[in-house]
Amino acid sequence: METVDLKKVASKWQKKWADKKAFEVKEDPKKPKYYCLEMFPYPSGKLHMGHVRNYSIGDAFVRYKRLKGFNVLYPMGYDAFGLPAENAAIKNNSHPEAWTDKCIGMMHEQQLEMGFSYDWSRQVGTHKPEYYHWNQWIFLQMLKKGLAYKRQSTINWCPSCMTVTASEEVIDGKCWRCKTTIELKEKEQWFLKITAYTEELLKDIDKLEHWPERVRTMQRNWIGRSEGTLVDFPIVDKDGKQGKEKFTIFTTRPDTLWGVTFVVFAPEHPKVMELVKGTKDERKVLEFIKTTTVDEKFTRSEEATEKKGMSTGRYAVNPLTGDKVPIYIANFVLMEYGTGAIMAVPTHDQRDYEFAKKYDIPLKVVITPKDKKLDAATMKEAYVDDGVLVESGPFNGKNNREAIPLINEYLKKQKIGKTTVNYRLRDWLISRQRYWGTPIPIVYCEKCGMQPVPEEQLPIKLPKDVKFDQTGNPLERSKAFLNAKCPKCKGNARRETDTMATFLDSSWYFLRYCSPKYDKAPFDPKAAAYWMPVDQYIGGIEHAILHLLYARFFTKVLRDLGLTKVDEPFTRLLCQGMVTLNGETMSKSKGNVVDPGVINDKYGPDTARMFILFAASPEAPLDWSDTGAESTFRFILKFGRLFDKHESVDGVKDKLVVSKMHRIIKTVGEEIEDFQLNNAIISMMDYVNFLQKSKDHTSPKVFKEALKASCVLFSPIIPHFCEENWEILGEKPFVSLQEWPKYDEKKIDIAAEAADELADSTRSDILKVLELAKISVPKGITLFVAPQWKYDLVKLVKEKAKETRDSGAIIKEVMKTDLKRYGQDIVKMVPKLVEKSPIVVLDEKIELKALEAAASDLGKEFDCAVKVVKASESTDAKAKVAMPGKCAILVN
RNA sequence: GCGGCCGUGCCGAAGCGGUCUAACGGGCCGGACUUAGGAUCCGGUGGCUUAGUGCCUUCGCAGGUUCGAAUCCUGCCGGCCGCACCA
Repeated sequence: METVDLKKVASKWQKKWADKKAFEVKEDPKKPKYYCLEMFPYPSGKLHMGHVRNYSIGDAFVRYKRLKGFNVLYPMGYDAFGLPAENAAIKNNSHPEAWTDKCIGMMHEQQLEMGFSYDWSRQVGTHKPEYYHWNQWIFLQMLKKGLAYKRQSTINWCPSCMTVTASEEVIDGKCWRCKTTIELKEKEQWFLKITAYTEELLKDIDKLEHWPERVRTMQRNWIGRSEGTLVDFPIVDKDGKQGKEKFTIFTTRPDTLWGVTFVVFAPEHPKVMELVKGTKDERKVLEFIKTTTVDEKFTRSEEATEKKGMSTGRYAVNPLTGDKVPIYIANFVLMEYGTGAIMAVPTHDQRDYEFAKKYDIPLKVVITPKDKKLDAATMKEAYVDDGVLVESGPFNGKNNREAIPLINEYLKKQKIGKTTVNYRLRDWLISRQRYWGTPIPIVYCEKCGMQPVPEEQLPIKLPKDVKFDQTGNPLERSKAFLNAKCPKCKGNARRETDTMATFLDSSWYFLRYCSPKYDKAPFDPKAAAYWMPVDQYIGGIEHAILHLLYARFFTKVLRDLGLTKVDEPFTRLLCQGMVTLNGETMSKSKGNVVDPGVINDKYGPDTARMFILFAASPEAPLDWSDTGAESTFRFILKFGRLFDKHESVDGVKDKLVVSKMHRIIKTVGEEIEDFQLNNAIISMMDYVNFLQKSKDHTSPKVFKEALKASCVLFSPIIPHFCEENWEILGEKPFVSLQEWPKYDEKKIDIAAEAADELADSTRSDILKVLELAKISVPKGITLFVAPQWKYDLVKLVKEKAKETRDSGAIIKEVMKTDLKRYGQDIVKMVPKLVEKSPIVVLDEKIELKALEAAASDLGKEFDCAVKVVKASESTDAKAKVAMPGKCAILVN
């Protein structure tokens, strides 16, 4: 047998698509637009299975949308800045740009080989000055609006590499590269004020109804809104009296305020120093602070870390009870959350309980269960459930939950506290002390201080004459880059050497695709108005939080700058599942990576794409299997055999083929629409197998229509081979740009088509029988129904079931007397069936004459509906097997 | 601890109230074609069976709702993922 070289077929069509610019698009107000986007890759140089899966899903969907008549924007680009390129440059003593461009070239090549239908004319690379120009521009707009600012912040500093280290690169407090212990340094850093949009970012999550629930939850958790109360605690003077000094704690449980027996500060809380200054505990406390904040900085927040603390020797006053409570510092209190100081209620918080037991701090019960009394002395753990307030002044006897608003009101009146909303979300630190990123457009003038670079001087380009043979940020060694003129006084100035975090590049790239060559703004607002929002975004779950949050933030900022009208960038989000091998994630270190290139060489891109879409639904994890790929390949060849020349014997199957075709047009469309790509493939397999079996008994004209449909329907999955077969059929290219065929609901159901005009009367026949039968098992009445009608029958019986509530048995009979059971032997079965079942579903293959004969042998005749049977029989006289009608009623 | 997800036949994986012994693919078994293998095609793949498409039993376990449950509800068991000293 002649084998088909699918790889060769693929490159043939890839070339044709490219030559004809088949997938390039422009704005067209007459057509509905569809914007489908995949998360652009970091150009590592090698496409892995995760990419292939991501793009195969997107491409199949996009091709479908295109066939459905949408003007589809489907772009691709490269998230090209970042550490790996710079590290590679250091390692090879080359330049990150050269390395990056090489990687992009390789990756692009592999994407082309997979046949993804991107509009390559819109390709972007974030490392190009034409792109990062607009990072700088956006930064300047944000600076103007106070959304970008600079402040002191702690950085991880590796004294050996002389560079800043990302926290992901700090392993156990040591530099991942040289194993030197990381130091903390205070440095001025640039921040973006994402917190200005906290409320909107949180609120709008509700609008994202087509996002996976878990992503929405993760975003909500990340923003971390919590409503609580700020309460002022006065400090007891060194001489033991309540002084004027106060501090504020944050709590979500003001109902437990009366049970406070100590308060705890974060070690780095500025108040701590003041408190212990000059006391006998000063040295001990300072030492503790150093241990927790410096030595244990990286291990401190690990779950296993022991909860440690110590008394400061000072006291605060519970503002509600006037009790003196000790002030502690402890490693588990975080300066970044709330106010950096908490109140502790050991009786009603498990962590406080453990801490109190460890340091022998007294307990006080303020909430009890309804029917029990709690004794602080004998408690074995904190009572964290709700209950009744006791020893809580004016609130005794109240339910603690219900009391919270009342207590807040009370605190407000007494001027000792107020309600507040606290968020976990912090401002976004974007400074990187690295070369391979967007330079921050700021200069520092000796006279005028910090000055933004005027917009017309943008882009500030990365200097090219930079060596990567030393550690540290090369920008600091580039004189050409460093020396600048002050835009204000024209005097000497020094350029900012920090670059922007790469997450910034990916926060608006989807807007750039709308007008990738536009040079007056980040993007053309008119183009964005046409294309945005992204209708479908596809990518890995690993970006569920940061990337998506930043992109949402940028969209809102750009909206407020008047550049776009959308509030949210991504309408629908799909997170594709992982690709595993034998259940394990593929990784270089495990050495179990399956290279898509190898599969591609062996079986061609269609096979890889189809297998990956077939083996699991898009969101489920996918286990790679070589035998699976092999059998997918064989199936594709089988599909190809449909197009071999052959002679048909007769057209007996025409009707069936047409019916099947209409059905498949409907189901495959629905399945792709729903991202059930695996099911769409199953439907196609079923269709192909069916056509293969029917080909000898289908007239050429009908069969060709069926084949044409198969090419269009299958083209989203295996586009190259469908193009090839389309050509074999003698059709003009491209199948990829055809129209998705229309289906006719009536043609799906052969019986319905055959006896269309009789439908109503048949329906009434069934009803008549059901009426006669009164839904209970009738004696002497048998209803014969064609299988296609079973659904309608079930529907009817269901309707009846609502009224009578006892039709379970009859439905069961309908189901059980299914055609499959009786097959050809139905005639023999007639006497039995009449005996047992009020309703019998007939096979298509039943010979009606025989059936009639069998019935008459029994001394029964067909009632009215016999006509129906005959009518449909006559429509297909040639058929060896008679087409059944709707129903036949046998009456005694 | 909080939040989300999932347990289906030998395996992967559909189904998400009645067309369910449960799609599709793999594997395995058998048959046809072949000198043989491969490929291709056909059939089988829960149990019992007087062999009649007859009976019974299965979708993690146990209950419940329903005329009817793999599908809905509750509880339990088992697995996965995200967040988390968050006050």
